[in-house]
Amino acid sequence: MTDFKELVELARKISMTTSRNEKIELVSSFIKELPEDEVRHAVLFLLGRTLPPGDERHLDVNWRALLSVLKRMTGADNEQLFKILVQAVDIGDGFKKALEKFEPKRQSFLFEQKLTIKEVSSYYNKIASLRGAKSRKYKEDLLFSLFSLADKDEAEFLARNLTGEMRIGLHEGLMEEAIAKAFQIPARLVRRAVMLRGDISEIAVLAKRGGAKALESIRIEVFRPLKPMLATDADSIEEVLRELKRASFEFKLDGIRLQMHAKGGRIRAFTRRLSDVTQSLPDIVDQFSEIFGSREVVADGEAIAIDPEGRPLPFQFVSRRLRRKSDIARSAKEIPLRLFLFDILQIDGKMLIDEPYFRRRKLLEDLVDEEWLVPARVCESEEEASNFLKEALDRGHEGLIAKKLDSIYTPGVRGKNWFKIKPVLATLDLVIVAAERGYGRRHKWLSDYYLAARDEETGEFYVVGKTFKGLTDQEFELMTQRLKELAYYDDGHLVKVKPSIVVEVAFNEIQKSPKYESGLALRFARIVSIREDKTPEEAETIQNLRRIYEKQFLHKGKI
DNA sequence: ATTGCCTGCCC
DNA sequence: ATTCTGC
DNA sequence: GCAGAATGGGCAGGCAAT
Repeated sequence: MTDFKELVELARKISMTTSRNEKIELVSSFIKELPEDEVRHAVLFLLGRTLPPGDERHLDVNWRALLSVLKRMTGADNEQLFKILVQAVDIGDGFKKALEKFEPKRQSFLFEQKLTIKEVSSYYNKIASLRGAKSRKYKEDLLFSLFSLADKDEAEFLARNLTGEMRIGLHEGLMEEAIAKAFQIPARLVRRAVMLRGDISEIAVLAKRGGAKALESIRIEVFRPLKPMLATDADSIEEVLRELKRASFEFKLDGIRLQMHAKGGRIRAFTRRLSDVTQSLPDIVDQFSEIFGSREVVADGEAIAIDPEGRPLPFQFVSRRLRRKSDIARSAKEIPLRLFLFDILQIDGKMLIDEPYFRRRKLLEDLVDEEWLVPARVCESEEEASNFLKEALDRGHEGLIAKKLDSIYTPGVRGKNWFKIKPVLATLDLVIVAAERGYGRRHKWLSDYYLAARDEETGEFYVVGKTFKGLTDQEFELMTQRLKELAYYDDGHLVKVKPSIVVEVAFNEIQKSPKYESGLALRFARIVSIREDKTPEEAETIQNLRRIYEKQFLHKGKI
């Protein structure tokens, strides 16, 4: 049984060095010595996770729950804790500082106990298993008792772990190398195994138990999802063609990425983060069954909502279908989804991810009726591809994905084989009316800005979104100073300012907002420039935003 | 029974 | 999701 | 060039408070 303290100490050492090799060495020598049944937890914890992927439960513990435990331990009131936390760099730092400042109350135990790795895991398990009335309270009771067993450093680690914010500069890539080193396995073999399984903690155990041999025998298993392959952003078709010369361009649909698995008549649907959403999507299951019957297959695609004319509905609608547990049938009728496939990873036991894209696509076209496929076209001229992009946009889709014809399917990798191309939309000049203090590396700045549009009738400003994106560190520094001068309210976290600074904001879509008084919200807002030349009176009006919102339905469906 | 808050997870 | 930054 | 950090809107579910 390894003390939890040792893992905490390891994390401290990892965070102290910026050398990747040193980090790898530290982790590798640690997990090499660890008993087999502790390896999995150690790997998960170091990566900021609690339960292994595939465990459909979750802790339901985050900031708020931690705060209430901290309150219980310190006896401090909200104001005192707020003061400490608002000045802290992050939650781990805040926890540590609060525990240093107030002598913490602890649950007393019959016997002197030391926290072990397994024990922490068992606490997480218990917390994840609690459901029903008063479960929140019981979860907090368990957290209280867990934190009672922890010293300040362990508490800091736990707080970071529970919020998934380890900040020790150890990512999965380094962990793979550490596993490789610890058990003397080629790193590419470890990487490959992680790709096929989508769970590094399981690979660590297999590596320890069976070495290279165990990893070599790993295959795609139906009903165990792989991480989906991802696309890199591209600015233009030209940029993509310069890189690839010739590529397959596919419509980029604005829906939900689904990895479909089927075998023996059973069908499952997994999301991008590998959660099983089959229950809420009976129509998608029916479609997949229609497409493949009872064949064994793993395929990749996107589900979107469509109106009776076949036009795509805004993402907001699709989103209503996901994870729904009540009224599934009614909801499926109101917002019918449709599956569009674009890749096939396995069929009848034959793994296809190492086949080049064009072969996988060809196979898919041979197997599946065109109506189920994402439209695709191979282009080598900019004109050709631009026309295809225009067609995608005219039909209400988001843009294109360009794919290298001879590329293999690399699960979980965002590489230079797939590119996403989204058109640049007109920007809006909006006014900053408030800001929030940042967190972590931005904790000294005001880094999250409330963006408002003017009502041309009343002259009032209405918030239509927030953003923290687009400024450089240097600009944050300057903006923070300017905003502080304009402040008329400051509680240490939220700062309200006189409307004065105008920023040019890019966005992808205007959505209906249940949250903002304006009734509208920007999707993916980011600042592209600071409009020193504009006054708030010259900023965008809420009336115009409404017009833009309506215009979106020229191409998109409505229900 | 309704509303509000938190969490996790889609994008 | 998007952006900037550090390695 | 890649991964991580910081954080957006909005959805459903599930519990707590009213």
